[in-house]
Amino acid sequence: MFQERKKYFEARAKVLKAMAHPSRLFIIEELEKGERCVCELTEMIGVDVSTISKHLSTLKQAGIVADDKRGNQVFYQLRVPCILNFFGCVESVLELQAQDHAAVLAVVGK
Amino acid sequence: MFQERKKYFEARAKVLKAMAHPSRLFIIEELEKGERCVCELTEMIGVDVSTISKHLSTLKQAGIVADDKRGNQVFYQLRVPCILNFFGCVESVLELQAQDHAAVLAVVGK
DNA sequence: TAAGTATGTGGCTATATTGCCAAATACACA
DNA sequence: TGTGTATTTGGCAATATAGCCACATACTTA
Repeated sequence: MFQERKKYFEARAKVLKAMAHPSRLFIIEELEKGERCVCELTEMIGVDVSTISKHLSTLKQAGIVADDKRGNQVFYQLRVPCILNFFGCVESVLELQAQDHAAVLAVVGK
Repeated sequence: MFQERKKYFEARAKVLKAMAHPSRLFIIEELEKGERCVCELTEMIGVDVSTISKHLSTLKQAGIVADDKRGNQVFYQLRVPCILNFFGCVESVLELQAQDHAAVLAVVGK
């Protein structure tokens, strides 16, 4: 039931896992607007360049972004535009969470 | 640029992280068909019940599933139907990966 | 070639995740 | 109440992840 399709689920999980980090989500959202070099992303996120480089490597390995070396710098771009659609759904989950939270507060009488 | 919206990205990442596991993806796909009890999912996946229970707890905490205790057993169901759409996109990523792989093999001359 | 800038990699520590077992809890039914 | 079934929780060991620093590499330009 699961074992036969295990490989499939592992492959899908790997892609989702690559997205499941705040900085990497930011990178994805930023790349939707257009390509960005490592230095730009580093500047925007505000952590060590090496950390950003590793995040980009993770995204690249998952097939989500592609890199293009031009001169001194490396530009990254989204390979999969549909990634956009993800956010709408994640948003619905977050809205439900907010509703739950509100409901709890109501019960507590706050 | 990132710091101001950090909370947003963290919340989104949490939802994606909850999905980013082979067994949990299987559970989601299975729940699309209808509610399932813990024992059914355990049977299908083939790992310890306690492990499945924790996976379900993860999904519940992320707001992805809801539980309904009836008699002896607990039934889980999807709260967010749109989760379906995710898979289509993840699939495109995997297809690109496959193309890459084929391209590499072609270069190597296999 | 030398110096400077942009990226990537190796290594380390702190922290998180996974999955098992054992034990606790909840419910059904005799 | 006692027994069996379903589920959750606590604890543990193995493994993975994140982010920093230091260093290596690649390219540009003087």
